[in-house]
Amino acid sequence: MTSTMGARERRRHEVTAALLAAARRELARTGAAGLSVRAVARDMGMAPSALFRYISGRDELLTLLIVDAYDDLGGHVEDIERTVPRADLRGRWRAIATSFRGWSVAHPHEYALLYGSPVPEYKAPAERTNPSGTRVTNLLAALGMEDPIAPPRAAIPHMPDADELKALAVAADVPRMDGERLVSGLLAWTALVGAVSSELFEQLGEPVARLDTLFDATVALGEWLLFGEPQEESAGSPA
Amino acid sequence: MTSTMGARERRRHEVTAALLAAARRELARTGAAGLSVRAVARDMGMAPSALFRYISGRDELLTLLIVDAYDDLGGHVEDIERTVPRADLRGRWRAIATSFRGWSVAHPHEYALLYGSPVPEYKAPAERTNPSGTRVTNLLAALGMEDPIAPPRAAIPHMPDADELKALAVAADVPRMDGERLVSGLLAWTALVGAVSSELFEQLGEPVARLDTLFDATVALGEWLLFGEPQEESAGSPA
DNA sequence: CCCAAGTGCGAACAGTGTTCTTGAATTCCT
DNA sequence: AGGAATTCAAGAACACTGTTCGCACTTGGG
Repeated sequence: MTSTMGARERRRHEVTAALLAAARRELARTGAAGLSVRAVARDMGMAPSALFRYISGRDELLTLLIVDAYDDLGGHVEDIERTVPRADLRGRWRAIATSFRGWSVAHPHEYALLYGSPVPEYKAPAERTNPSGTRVTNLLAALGMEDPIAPPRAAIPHMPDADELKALAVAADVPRMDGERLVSGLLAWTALVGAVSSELFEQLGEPVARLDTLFDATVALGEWLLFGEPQEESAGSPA
Repeated sequence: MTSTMGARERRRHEVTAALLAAARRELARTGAAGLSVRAVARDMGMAPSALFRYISGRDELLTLLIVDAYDDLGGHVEDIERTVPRADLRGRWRAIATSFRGWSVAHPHEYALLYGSPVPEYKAPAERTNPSGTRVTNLLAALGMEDPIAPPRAAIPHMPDADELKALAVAADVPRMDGERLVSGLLAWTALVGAVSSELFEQLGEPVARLDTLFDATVALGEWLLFGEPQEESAGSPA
């Protein structure tokens, strides 16, 4: 970062970067639970004990990988979401959802690390993972903040009443959003995570080709949850 | 099983049962990734090598635990679902969803084993896990087969059209169910899994008290997906 | 120039899954 | 009943893991 950097310091940055790169390779190969410090050391041609000059242990390596994966995912989704015109709220949602799924199927082990079972004996430090971990949900929140549209969805019977939703809203740290909008966003989000998890973790016995249309249905459901019935606009083919 | 069982055979059954019990304890304590054959052996006062007379290795131990957990969960949900009158389809769905969540929060490590990230280097043999793993989804499928109600849900815009849903239906091995019903059930199911996973794996920063109302919303969404608007019946308090 | 800091390495410890051998206990057969 | 065959539990061993420690060595700053 600083332009004046001693050779020593620069080398340290290089080694740190190589370490993280090797760890990423190892994670993509064997997954989080099978991640081995010694394998990382082998991959970069160093003794295992040498790595402990750069990381405090396996836990910090996991933390590094988590924020790295969160940032990779967040950047990917942000890049694609930025593509669609700001006024097209439904398109922005679809871009978020599909790019989220796209990154996930391309990086299944990273997805499992972020949204799958937590690694036992390890608790991610929230102060380090939070900024990167909320990037994609922040996109969703920004979508929910947009004023013009977003009709509330009272069409669903047996929904928790307005008071409870209000309590949900104040509990969350999104004070400017009312309960109906917040619960819509949360439902769309958890449905999205559930669809991707079910697909990647292979809880569905169906052939893969049909998973696409099932995911399309999930996206449509989320869109309806967020924005309701479309209001008399162009009805082109949504492909 | 057979009434005439030699002492040797009986002892083998006892040891096998004790082994599975110890493995369950260990799983509940440390989770699947932290499960240790040696710890199980210690717990039952045996040498680690002795266990290999009863299991072929760590993988079979995992398989045993998986079908055991699936059966425990399936039995729990079935028992509660049986409670509500058969004609009350919406109540049956709600019973399935809430009991599914109830078991999951009571057995987080088992839930992670079943619906979380798959253990690396391990692939569950479908012929052994399938019968137990489909018990709760079978309950859902039975709900979808019921004739009287179940209006299709074309209200959601941008849904995949009928042809694609038909293809989804014939791809699944549920031939008697049409595409609309099948996709409704699948959406309700993946949304349910997503809600429970997000809650248990702590992807939501909200306080725990509000998770209840968020889950209520998920249940309501699933109910609407499966059965649509209620048709002029008793409007008692749904608590 | 020289000393202190930073760096890499090898050995070592405790733990893991798994295999093999060895010896004892039990069952089976005649 | 006695000998043979099978089953069982245990111990030692191997290859692997995360981690610590002490020892050498390079390097940068006063």
